[in-house]
Amino acid sequence: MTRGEQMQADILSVLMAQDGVMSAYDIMDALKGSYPKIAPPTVYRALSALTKAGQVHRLESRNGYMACQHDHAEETAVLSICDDCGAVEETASNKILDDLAYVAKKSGFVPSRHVIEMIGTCGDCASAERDASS
Amino acid sequence: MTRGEQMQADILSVLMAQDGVMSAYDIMDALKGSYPKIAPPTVYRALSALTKAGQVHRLESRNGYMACQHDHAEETAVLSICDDCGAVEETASNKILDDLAYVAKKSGFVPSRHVIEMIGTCGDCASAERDASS
DNA sequence: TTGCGAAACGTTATGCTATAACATACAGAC
DNA sequence: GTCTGTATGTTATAGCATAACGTTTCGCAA
Ligand SMILES: [Zn+2]
Ligand SMILES: [Zn+2]
Ligand SMILES: [Zn+2]
Ligand SMILES: [Zn+2]
Repeated sequence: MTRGEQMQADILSVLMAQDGVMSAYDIMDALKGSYPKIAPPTVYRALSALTKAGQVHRLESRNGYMACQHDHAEETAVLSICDDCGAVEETASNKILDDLAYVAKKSGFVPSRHVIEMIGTCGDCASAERDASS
Repeated sequence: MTRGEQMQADILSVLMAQDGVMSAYDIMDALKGSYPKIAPPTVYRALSALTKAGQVHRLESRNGYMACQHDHAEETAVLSICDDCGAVEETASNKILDDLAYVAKKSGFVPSRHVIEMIGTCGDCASAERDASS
């Protein structure tokens, strides 16, 4: 395992130990134990590699990162982000990909990457709210 | 027209005079003529109101803003962002909204906002590239 | 017309996110 | 052991966004 792979594996395990979103600086703090001198560029470089490899997703609406939950082959996932608890659920949807491909084709757009995020309240928090207000 | 509406109208016209994405600081610079003492909070407050009203869209993958091209009733749009020229095309797609609603329903997620962005090369830039390489 | 109060703007300061540019250290090939 | 490419460390800075509080504006009511 090269140095690069080691750093990426460490970051991935930090992310997997967390249910929700982490910022790059959160990750950096979590790595301060094993890498006392770690600095932002190192984290961003590793995140960039992990993201390109599909093992980590960047949440554009949050400037945050999460471990992929799926080993999915397609690059694209639907990310449902809970505003209350921060949990993220990842869903694959070929239907949406097809629809987007159709939209792109109509105007000659050639997509290289998709961002599909839903922001709202997860099922758990939604039912907790219902219970509280009943 | 109240002060707030004036500021929002000015920001909107700055955005509409631009084909592509602008950062909040770009907008602020463009307003320095009419508002010499303008500062970030003012711009962000107005952008927040405009975004809520659906007249401006925030491009999450770019930390940027654009004027809505559609007067669309639905809150949600598909934004196709060209990496080469910065142009953004806005498309409405009820099909995608339905698909997302289905995804959400399956897990009890209650969405309040959607982010749907395609990053890639627009039709114009794509054909320009083809011409150049032929 | 004057005074009040809400809303919006200005000011100051700061925090978070991300990258540029260059130096150093590491690991594997030879 | 040296060479060499790659990754990390270091320093600095750019870019995005908001907190907290003071000041201005302006409609409205007395
Ligand atoms: Zn995934
Ligand atoms: Zn939740
Ligand atoms: Zn729109
Ligand atoms: Zn283009």
